[in-house]
Amino acid sequence: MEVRVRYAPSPTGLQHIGGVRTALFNYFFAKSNGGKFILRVEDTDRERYSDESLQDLYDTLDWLGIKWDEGPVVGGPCGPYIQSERFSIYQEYAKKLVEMGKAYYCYCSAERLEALRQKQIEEKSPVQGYDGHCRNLTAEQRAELEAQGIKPVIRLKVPREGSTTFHDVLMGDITRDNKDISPDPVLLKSDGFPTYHLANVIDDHMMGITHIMRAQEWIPSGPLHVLLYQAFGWEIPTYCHLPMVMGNDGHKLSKRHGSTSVRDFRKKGYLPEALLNYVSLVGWSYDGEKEFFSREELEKCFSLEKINKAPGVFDYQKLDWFNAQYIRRKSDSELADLLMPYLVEAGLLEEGAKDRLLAFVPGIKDRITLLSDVVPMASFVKDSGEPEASLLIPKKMDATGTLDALKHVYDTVKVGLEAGKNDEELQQDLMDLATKLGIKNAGVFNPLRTAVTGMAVSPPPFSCIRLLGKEESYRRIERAISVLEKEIENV
RNA sequence: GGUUCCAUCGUCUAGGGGUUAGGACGGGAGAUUCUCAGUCUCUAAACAGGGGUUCGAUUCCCCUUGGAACUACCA
Repeated sequence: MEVRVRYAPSPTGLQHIGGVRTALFNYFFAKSNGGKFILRVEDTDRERYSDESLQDLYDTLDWLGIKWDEGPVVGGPCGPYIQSERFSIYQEYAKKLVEMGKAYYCYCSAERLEALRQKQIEEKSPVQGYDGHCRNLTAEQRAELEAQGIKPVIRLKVPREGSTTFHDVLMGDITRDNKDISPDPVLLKSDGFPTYHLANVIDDHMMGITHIMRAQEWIPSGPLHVLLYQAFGWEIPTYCHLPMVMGNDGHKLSKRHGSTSVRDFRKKGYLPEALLNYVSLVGWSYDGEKEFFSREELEKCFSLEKINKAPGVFDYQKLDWFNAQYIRRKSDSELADLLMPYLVEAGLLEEGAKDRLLAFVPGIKDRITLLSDVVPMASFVKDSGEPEASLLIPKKMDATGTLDALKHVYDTVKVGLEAGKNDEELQQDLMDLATKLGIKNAGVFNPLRTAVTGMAVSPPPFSCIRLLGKEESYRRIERAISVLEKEIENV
């Protein structure tokens, strides 16, 4: 039988790490089994729905390179794949359940329900949830309530006796006494839209979903869903509840732990391959040794058996490490293209200046963890004015010695640059110069660095000169020389 | 409160009746270097506790403890 799995998010917020992890595991499971990955939009909560969230869903999956076989935009044989467009289907099936005597209309007000809940919490009642108030309404009572214009909801009749068991690939059998299952949950809301439970079960069945892979937070509603499948007389899919993704305090990952939306990570300059690689390793491993996986590799080697049962803490530091690793694997040209938008946005570079950026890239490739790290490193492009003499003079050197060194450096650099030498050759020239002058390498490199960038810490001087351009670099070195000359005069 | 799930270094994990319990991030030390990074080498660091089963348990079973999730006309 063909494997058919789905990722079924609700567009009520930006895609976050936890959701993406679920999407990835479903996708990789489908691909590694030659099955289909289906995307379904569960937009039955009209209160919290937003177009932005829906767009963010598409953008996120695109960015990660995850293509869905069936779903919105691409269509498929089981459409529509957006639940709000399946409105009438849920109505029909909910009514069918009522006709079969497995569900009933409920007219209770939100106020009554709220009061009930408060009371249960205060009393620390072992039973929490609906009290079945409308379970046995007579036709007359119903007619009267209808006449008052009350829009009813439809609730499932959950058996009070017995227990319900479902099998989970990872967890084994999970059993719950029926009395502990959410008592008579709402299936169809008063606005006519289904709740998650109803829509989810109907769609998974109608779309031929074979495996339900979702986070462990859904375990408690497993028995309820099984009850629903049984009520309809449908086959129960295979369950696989994924370990949750936690923050460093051991609680479900959320905004208070830091960025969690993929959009944030993307904006900060994380690479999709790094995020995908790292997220795939939270709750899953291959052999405990190999840890670099491309999307294509994961599409082949992902397997359910290697999923961990215990929840995993999302480690921002390890993600950073992965990102730095992936940045280093980029070609200079690719990286330059990736970096350009950050520099343009910061007003440090013009769109067309890729050549200059390309020459700067080798100097920063090993120094950045996030793409956005390039901004502070290239900030010297904006002239911060005449540098302080003290900044120009290296430790254990004086103004006179520094001036002498910088003049020689200037000549050497200018000659080399005009002769078209590369960074390695220029570097060698300066090292030779230091030897000739009888000073340490730092004595030539540091004055050059501070003269050109105005910073004590910077990428290699020649990389900076490439980014800045020859003429501006010469101007800054000349300026530094005059600063030193003035300094000597004043003493 | 009730229900369910979970438990190997700080973190992600490998392993599995007999191992020096392996790897990675992070930490520490050293080397390299023009600053900062990076890179390389070395290093500290774990089977939650108690009972069983067994010749032998970190591994299998039970209990305890700890943690988490759920408990909506949200998903």
